[in-house]
Amino acid sequence: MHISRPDVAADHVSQTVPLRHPPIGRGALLSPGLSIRVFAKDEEVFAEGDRAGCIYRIVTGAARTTRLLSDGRRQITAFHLAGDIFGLESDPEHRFCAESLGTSTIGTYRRCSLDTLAMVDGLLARQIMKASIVALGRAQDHMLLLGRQSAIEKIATFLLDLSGRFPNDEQIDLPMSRIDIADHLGMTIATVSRALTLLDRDEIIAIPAHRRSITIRNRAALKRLKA
Amino acid sequence: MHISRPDVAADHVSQTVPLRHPPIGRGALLSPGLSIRVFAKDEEVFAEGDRAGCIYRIVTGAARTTRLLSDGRRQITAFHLAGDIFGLESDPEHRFCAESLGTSTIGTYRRCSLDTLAMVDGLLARQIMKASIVALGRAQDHMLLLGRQSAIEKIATFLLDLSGRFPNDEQIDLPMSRIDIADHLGMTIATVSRALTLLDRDEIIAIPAHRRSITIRNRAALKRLKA
DNA sequence: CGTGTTATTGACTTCATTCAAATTAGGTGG
DNA sequence: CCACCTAATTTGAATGAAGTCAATAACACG
Repeated sequence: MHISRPDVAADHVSQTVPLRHPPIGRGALLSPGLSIRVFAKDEEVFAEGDRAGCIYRIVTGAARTTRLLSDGRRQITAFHLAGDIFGLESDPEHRFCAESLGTSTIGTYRRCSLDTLAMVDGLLARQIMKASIVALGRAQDHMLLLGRQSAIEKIATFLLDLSGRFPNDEQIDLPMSRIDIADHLGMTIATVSRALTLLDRDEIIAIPAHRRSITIRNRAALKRLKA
Repeated sequence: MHISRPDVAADHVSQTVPLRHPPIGRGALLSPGLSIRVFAKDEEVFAEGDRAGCIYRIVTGAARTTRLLSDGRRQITAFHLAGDIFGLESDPEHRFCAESLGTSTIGTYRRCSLDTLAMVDGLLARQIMKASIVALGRAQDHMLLLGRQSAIEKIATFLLDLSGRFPNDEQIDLPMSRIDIADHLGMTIATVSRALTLLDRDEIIAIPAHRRSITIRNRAALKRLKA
């Protein structure tokens, strides 16, 4: 079984920016106790073992949350895009880590211990509840993918899912590397690459030269593959 | 890829029993709007597409929640044992189904729409919040298992996990069939059986004649295998 | 225009699956 | 109590999908 963990290049220094005005649009919710920070590519938002108690929200960019096996095998349990909330934990310590995918800005809401949450702020509590239940539903879908779908089906499902979460439907600008995709879908980069090449050859998707975006050319065919 | 869905034998009629006195012990929580029902083996607690809005709690026995692919491939996203809460949904309709494993008694809490929850009852809301976050953590662990562990590691992890959730630590009375185990761990019954046989031969576990319970003989070895 | 990183592709291997048969357990009726 | 039946589980042999290892190709960046 393979080991894949990209070396974390946390060389860029990130800044903490106290928030004056609540963010605009979807970000306008969840205001009390917020601070926004810029994270560099692959920088840790929080690590396994860190004290939990904050929750995080992507303002711009994207992040991954990761579970690790002792020998380094990695499962990316979710990718988080703009607007997504993550970081919820049942334990006082984080049992998974979160890292920024590219450069991203992420809001942090402090002092959100589970016990005090519901009392402090009804709106906040309901949003977090909603977020955790949505996350649970996604996790269940993903278990089905991991446990029961073939390589090509996994890729088809992944692309459809991502395209639904991006504003522009047919062009997907991948914020993550092939390794990240592999570790999210429970496969290897070789198999990911082969599956993408296959879809490209069958003119179901188009992969431009720089390999970091994908265009869906035949959504119906992709849905058929998804099973 | 295989298809495995046991035919549901819902021949036994189950009864709805209005609750006079709150259940004892851990079941004493979450009282308002509760009714308890007895479910027969393989009987549906709720089906995919049913209107969501109730939550459920195992009083005795066990249940499984299941996601299905269009061709019948099945992923059991979780087994629920006595005390466990399940049935939470982000959508107004259930996107997964739940079935009783053996004969079980399950409490149902009605009219629990997500929006009203937090307001109606602070204690109830916090319990549900807690349950959903615990479920999310379990789901993340399970994604790691499904995506990155080998057959023998999956079985070792599964047995350790189950033994931790049962009162008696070394003897596990399996409430589920091999098919259920396979569909939970993302493998086939043949592979499940082979892995168990292997552990039995190596004297790490003992499988008695009736095959429905397992004794852990060497917990340390099991933990080593878990990786 | 080299250099390092990321992605693709090829050849071979392996682990889990498939298909099938054998075995065992448990329930039913004589 | 035992023979029979059915369903569940185990086991065997062959296949196949994805993995491993390794080489090549394509970018991105200074």
